[in-house]
Amino acid sequence: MSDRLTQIADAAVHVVATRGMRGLTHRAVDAQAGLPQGSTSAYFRTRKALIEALVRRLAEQDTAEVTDLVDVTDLDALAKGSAQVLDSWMTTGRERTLARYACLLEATHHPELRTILTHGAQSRDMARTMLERAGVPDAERQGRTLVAFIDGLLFDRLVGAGALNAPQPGTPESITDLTTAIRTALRAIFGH
Amino acid sequence: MSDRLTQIADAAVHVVATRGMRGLTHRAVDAQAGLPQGSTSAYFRTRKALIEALVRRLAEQDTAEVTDLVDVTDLDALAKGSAQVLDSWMTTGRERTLARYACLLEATHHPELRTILTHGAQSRDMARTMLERAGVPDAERQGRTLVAFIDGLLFDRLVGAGALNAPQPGTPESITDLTTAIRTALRAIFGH
DNA sequence: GACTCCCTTCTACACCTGTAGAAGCTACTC
DNA sequence: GAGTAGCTTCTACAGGTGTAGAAGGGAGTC
Repeated sequence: MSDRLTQIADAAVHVVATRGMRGLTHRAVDAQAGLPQGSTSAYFRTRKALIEALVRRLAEQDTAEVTDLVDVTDLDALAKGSAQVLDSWMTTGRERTLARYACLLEATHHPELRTILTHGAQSRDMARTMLERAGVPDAERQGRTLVAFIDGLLFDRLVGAGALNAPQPGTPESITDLTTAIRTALRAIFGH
Repeated sequence: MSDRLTQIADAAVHVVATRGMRGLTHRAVDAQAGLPQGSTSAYFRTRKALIEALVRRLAEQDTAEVTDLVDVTDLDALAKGSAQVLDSWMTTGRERTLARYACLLEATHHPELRTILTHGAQSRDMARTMLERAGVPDAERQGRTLVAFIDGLLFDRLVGAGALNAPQPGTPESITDLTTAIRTALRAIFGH
């Protein structure tokens, strides 16, 4: 992806995160990217193309973020590591996460955006692998359940009621809080 | 709420669910409600007022849906009951659920919509009560975690990857699938 | 230098949206 | 029947938005 294109896609992510899908207009992206009016429109003639670029950008950044928390023997460490990742998605990665949720919702009525549904495929694969190694039966399904649980935590903290109740993301308290919650989820699946 | 107002609010819910927040325009709601152009605009002069009405309507219908699944002694039954509720939110209540997600996301950058964050307050209260009765320590927080997990399942199935993988909502398979997943969550919290 | 190609910027325009106010209608009061 | 209050429908309009195409500019080739 050329520089300009990435620049525009990133600006689009920012716009969607801060103003919602409704705020995503060619001119808003121009302004956000600090480019002259018409630039976004020139690169992505249609709005659909712009959204697709944005979705691709999100997916791209996702896969770039490869984590390796695969030590099944120490579930406490695993919980802590996951909590840190989750917390980063609520702080430095906040906009990306919000934009992703917006796109996921959009994909509900725009099937061509379904690529974004591969989001978390990595996490799911990792979960499955771990569970298999640990000899948990029905690892595939259990892995998906685990990821759904943990995603539920993220959604709650970021856009749900947890945004009011839970500790401020980025703080040690937040990490601790997330760690215990994730540890609970792991206990559910692994049984200990 | 008068008839017309409810009619408009309901149409607005449908529009948001099917076309997203971006599709929510006065005229679209008119069309959806089968009312002459200008009606929605007359009742809700500003778009903000319309959204607020829509959020209120969602909250209203939520509280109308009082469930009583409070038999802590039988976690299997509890799981099954919850699964049925969850499944109904993905079938008959699908649009409402989607509209709620859209509004939650909107509330992220529009604090005045935060009322919607009280969504699930009932579920959380119920969870807390149950956990207290069962003698689980830190019932408040654990309850919130439990609800976040279960909401995660819902989100996954409805707008996440589960929309592709999980069994078709409304089928017995879906209920079974949800039941085991919820049972897992309960096991995590209750320890058995 | 003239030409060409490609990237970038500008301009145009039909259509959509939010919002306001005027006009019309209905039912009820005197 | 005249009047009136309140709901409902229509119309207007300023601005925003999606999209297309024209204009500009700068590097590379002959």
